[in-house]
Amino acid sequence: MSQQRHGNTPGNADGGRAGSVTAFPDLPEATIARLPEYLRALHNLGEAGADTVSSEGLAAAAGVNSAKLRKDLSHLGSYGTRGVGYDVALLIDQIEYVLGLDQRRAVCLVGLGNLGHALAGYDGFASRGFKIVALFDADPSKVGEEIQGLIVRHIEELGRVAVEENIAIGVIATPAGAAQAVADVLVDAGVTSILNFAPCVLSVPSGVDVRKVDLAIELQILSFHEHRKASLTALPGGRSATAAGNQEAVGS
Amino acid sequence: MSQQRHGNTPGNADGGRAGSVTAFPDLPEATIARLPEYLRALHNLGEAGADTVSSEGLAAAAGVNSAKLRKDLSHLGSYGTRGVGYDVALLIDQIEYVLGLDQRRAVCLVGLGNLGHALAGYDGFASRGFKIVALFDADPSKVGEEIQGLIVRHIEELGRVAVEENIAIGVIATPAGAAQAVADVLVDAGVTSILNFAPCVLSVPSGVDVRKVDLAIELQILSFHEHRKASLTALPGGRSATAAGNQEAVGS
DNA sequence: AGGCGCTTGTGAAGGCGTGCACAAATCGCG
DNA sequence: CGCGATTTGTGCACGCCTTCACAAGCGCCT
Repeated sequence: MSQQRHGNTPGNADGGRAGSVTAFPDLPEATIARLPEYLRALHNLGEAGADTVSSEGLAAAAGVNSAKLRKDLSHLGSYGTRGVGYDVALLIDQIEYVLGLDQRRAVCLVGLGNLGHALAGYDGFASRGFKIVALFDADPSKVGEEIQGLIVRHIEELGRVAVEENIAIGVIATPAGAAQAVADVLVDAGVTSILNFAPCVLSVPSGVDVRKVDLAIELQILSFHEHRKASLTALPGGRSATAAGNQEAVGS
Repeated sequence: MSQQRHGNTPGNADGGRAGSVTAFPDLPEATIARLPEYLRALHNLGEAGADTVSSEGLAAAAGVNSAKLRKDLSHLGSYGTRGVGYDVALLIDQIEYVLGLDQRRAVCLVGLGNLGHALAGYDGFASRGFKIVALFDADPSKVGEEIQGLIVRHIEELGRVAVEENIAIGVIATPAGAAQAVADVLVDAGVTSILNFAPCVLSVPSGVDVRKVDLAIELQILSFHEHRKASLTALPGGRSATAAGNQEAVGS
């Protein structure tokens, strides 16, 4: 990781960030993971008619600490006004730019089982900067099926289509046994980002990013906390009748 | 502070850790989030016929560093044998116990749109310690529908059913606008763990755990990396991505 | 015009997690 | 029985992230 810190003077903070900004100030990974949440909160606020929002208000809407939010945003530059807050529209533009959402990204989806069908129909993708442009499956009985206006193609076509449609992001929703082979095909086709829903570890060349979502793992983590809570309430005499005292949003 | 390793000597490791173990050594959150991954890898290894596995081997199967794996496991106690490795079956039992998976947990699912249908049919839940015992929706046209052998009930029945079936975990797969109301109903019904697929922040009383899975956010994070990679390759520096193969997983 | 209240941006401190490197422990073999 | 090979368990140092607290900056009101 020889990531060179390159001087991010707040000087360029004004509106003119048209294409000239070379690379990115290396944002902390933790910050990047929160930017989408801020973005969603900002869109909500914007639709509610807010022109500006304070760090406190935005932090509440995004479910984080306000100091953390300010520090996160400060990494992008100075887009707030002291004494006033942040301009909602401006901040939306800035975050969308940083996340690369100003260009609608083409996504392909591999595996149209139960989950794949749901993902193909999930309108949260389209409404937040992504467009599913192709569906693939290895099962001949599924090929040809029309889902949400797209025809399911055989996975052998993936390489050709990926190039034609300039697909950079692939979503894997196959069973675990097929996932690695699919990943290999995706990588060969030039895909450099993969979202993996299959419960397995993918091996990919460096330069390819993989994010994994495992629904069962999330439940197992909750199960642990259930287990812990149960063993705690069993011990002290006072079975905490109602913990509903203080409202605290327990974020992830 | 006084992180006293509580005398969980390897002697009783086999069967004799019935419910009497007081509480849990407070495992680091990061460790907890990885335990399910270890568990999955162990099951794979076990089915492949392995009796024991080294930290190196298990780490590779789980996609993590071996030192990290050893430290994680050391938090549970000493369940390995130096010079040999870890007993697969024993470690499976131990992790399942810690995660509270020795008892099959009852889960209810609220919201049977596109995603809800997929979740209801996802066999990864049943195969990994969970059982969906009830489905709810607010839409009368969906109530009565049979999915995977379960009848969709109206959400007003949630309170009664949750108590009857002893449901501790609820999954929210509704639109964002309905999620908070559903969460309130779940909490009132005694549910203390919530897995939220709706793109919004939930406010719940302390003592209730919420984990959030937002599919679009995952894509947006990938989009950022795409954006960054694109702006790097545009530079004449010609450093072709040397980043080590990194497998990022959702969490925190 | 000047002061006052509000909010951002940030230096500093502390905590948490990671990875290295090695001592301790166990097994197999001569 | 002792020795070497192997692997676990862990002390330690380092870096990242979070949180606090406050100076700097901005707008509004008088």
